[in-house]
Amino acid sequence: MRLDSVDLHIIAESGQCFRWQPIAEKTYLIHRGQGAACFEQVGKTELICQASFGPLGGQNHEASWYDYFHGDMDYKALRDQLVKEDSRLAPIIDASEGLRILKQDPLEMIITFMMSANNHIPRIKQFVHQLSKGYGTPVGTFKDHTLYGFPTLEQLGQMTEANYRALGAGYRSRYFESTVKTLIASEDFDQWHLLSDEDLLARLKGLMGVGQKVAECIALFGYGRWNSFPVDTWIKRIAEDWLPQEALKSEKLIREAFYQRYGKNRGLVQQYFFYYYRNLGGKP
DNA sequence: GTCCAGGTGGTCA
DNA sequence: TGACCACATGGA
Repeated sequence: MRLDSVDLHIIAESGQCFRWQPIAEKTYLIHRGQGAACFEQVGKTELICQASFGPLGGQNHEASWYDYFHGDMDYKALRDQLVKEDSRLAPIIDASEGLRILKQDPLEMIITFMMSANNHIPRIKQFVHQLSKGYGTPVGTFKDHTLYGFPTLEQLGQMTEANYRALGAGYRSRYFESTVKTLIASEDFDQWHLLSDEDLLARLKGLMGVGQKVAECIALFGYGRWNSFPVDTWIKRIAEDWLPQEALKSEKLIREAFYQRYGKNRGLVQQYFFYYYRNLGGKP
């Protein structure tokens, strides 16, 4: 698969995916909803698919994984446009070349980012791995690794609050049980991708354990809504150096200021910020 | 022991 | 609405 620019390591460390596992140099085992694959990066633009499993393992798997990586996006044009909007972004964007936003499974994003609230990334990864291993369906094996699909809504519906607690979900356990029930009862959950940005966020925020920030993460990574701009602890810190003093008074003001500052692809800016400051130790 | 983590729900003014 | 606070858990 050829992409205009891709760096698997940067994507893996960008805090959007929690079921990527490095198994060799520039090679990752990638779980995605009910599917999984092994990709090796060659150069800066090519991914070799060593194996593909699950519903995506059939004849259309290439197109489906291409879609997962938003292969149709012209990142050079996106980066140029963002620097044009704000030249101060240039060094941050340059340092993150190969970062891409993934199009992930909505249900997996809901559960994963509910778990992310007031939590550490390594613990989030551990939780989703154990959840998939314990309650998902095995989809194949690759080099001694058994691959698991993320639990379906039906499988999650079989779980109790105690099951989540045993996986280390802590006080969030009752939120999971509640939200899964809500989704099962909603009947139109599989149509949410058709909703307007505003309606989608409203539906997401109606779920127990999903507030503004988590809803925007789900919209960005699960529904391809690149105009989302999740304000987390990192963005709050970064804001101190990027926004005027009067915009720092509340989370709401910070979000509104960034919304105004950047356009329809502000979600990508947010990812560049997150990666640059968290992983490269960039000082705001 | 204390602080923190890709925050949210509940309460009270 | 907005300002607090409690919340499970485990690593630094």
